[in-house]
Amino acid sequence: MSDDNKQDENTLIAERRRKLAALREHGNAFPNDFRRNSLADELQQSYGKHEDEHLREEDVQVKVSGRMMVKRVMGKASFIKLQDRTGQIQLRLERDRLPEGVYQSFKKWDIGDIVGATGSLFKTQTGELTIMATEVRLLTKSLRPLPEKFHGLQDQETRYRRRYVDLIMNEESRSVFRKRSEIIAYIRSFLDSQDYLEVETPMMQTTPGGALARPFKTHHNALDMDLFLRVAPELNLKRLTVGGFERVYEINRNFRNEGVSTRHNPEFTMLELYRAYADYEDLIVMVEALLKGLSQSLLGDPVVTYQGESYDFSKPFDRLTVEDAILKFNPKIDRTKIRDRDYLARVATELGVKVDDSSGSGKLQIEIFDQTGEAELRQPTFVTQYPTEVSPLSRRNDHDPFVTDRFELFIGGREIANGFSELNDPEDQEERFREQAANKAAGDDEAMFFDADYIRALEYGLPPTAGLGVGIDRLVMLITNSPSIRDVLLFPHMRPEIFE
RNA sequence: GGGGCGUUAGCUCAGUGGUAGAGCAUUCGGCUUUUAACCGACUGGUCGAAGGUUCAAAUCCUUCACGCCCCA
Repeated sequence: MSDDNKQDENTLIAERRRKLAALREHGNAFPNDFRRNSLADELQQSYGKHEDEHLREEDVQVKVSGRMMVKRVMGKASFIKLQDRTGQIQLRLERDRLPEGVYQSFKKWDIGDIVGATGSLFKTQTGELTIMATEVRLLTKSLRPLPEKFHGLQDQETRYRRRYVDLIMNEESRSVFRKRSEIIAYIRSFLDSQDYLEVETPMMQTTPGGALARPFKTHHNALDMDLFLRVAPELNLKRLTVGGFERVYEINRNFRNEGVSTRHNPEFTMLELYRAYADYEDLIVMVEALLKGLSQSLLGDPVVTYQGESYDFSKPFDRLTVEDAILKFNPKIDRTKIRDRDYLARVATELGVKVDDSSGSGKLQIEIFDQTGEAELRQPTFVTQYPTEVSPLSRRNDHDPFVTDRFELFIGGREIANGFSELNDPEDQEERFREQAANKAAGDDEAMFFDADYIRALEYGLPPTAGLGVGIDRLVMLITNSPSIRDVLLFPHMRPEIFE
């Protein structure tokens, strides 16, 4: 026994340890020679509708295994239920149909133990498909009691910290993570069918880039150098576009050294894709098609219901420029002064936003929008024309260089996606990096680093390209109707548990 | 960082100043078609931690830890 788990030892665990010790005395307590030939749900599908009489005539012999979730002992006969990855199946154990002594041993087994069994199918009086066991074996002794059978595991903290227990007990939780996997599989097939190439680029970078965010820092001992965990794969993916991979994507983790909340985890999963010879309008069309297909495929309906609100993904989404959004949610703002720095600074201050001396009118516009507009955008809405000042990697609009050809998609008051026509003018990019580096030097932790190699790559020529990022966790929240990002992360970030 | 709520048996939860409780689980006994099986008996607690108020604290106060929600 380690010191770590001594703390929560109790009489229930001690009892099970005694049972395990007894098992060890009678041979291998952890055998690995049982092989099943059937899964619970496959049996339900194949035989669930058969009559009892018919099943007995057929004499269907099956071998199953799983975790014992139900145990009802009635003297010389018992019912148990085993849970495997597909579901549950009931077994009937009768003393006189099992080898000598097996039934007596079984009575000592506990809910939570891993069991293998052989037998033939029949149906009980109430019509439940059941296996009449002729052999049962304890395959793994479980030392820790499971939560109470009816309420399951309710405690949020324990559900996150001991996800394995949550998964054993809560089908809804298992379902969320199966759906998460299906969502990602759908996105891959959607992109693969359009000839996108999936790639992997470094998590550890000497120069972090691709987003305005504070990075995590780490250190490589052998090389004695600091490294950063990536905040985005963007610059590497565009290097690949320069290299001729005209359609690339990556679904992987980003790391941002910021607060934790219902919508933020320090590491989160992002889809980023780049498509040469396309612009942000093409991406808007693509995002609409992706979400519609995803919803239809996963939910069987293009309408997603999230926390009591409905979003119809079969219709084109609303569109609004940043400036129109600001005016819509702040009717008192003077339209003619929407790019007036001093005016915006006053408005921002009135809204309680801390105004930085270095913030220009573009940055102030975004802060006002974040403060007043974002949460109000419930129905799917593309907000477009982001200020150049806050979009250092986006292509300027041909008619209005104050803004870029960029959008963000909001659903339910949350940012789900971000896309733009890429800035492929190396001299403009160099200028923007200089501004970012100056902001960083002035104390802005979220400003970008100057990435000289990225400029060099652009100097070889990045074709006209559009790029998109989609927050996978938030998308999974929407599709699975989960209120917190922690509900869609198997192991959400938590402060360490104290083992005394 | 600020505010609100929470932390009691392995689990789910009662208990707002006067002897720590229930159901499930465990243990023992009974029961050969159960469905949160049932019947009987028993067991199980540093009431998140530390300090304080009080004759007396799970309960009131302070600080801290962890979690949840909202705000920044």
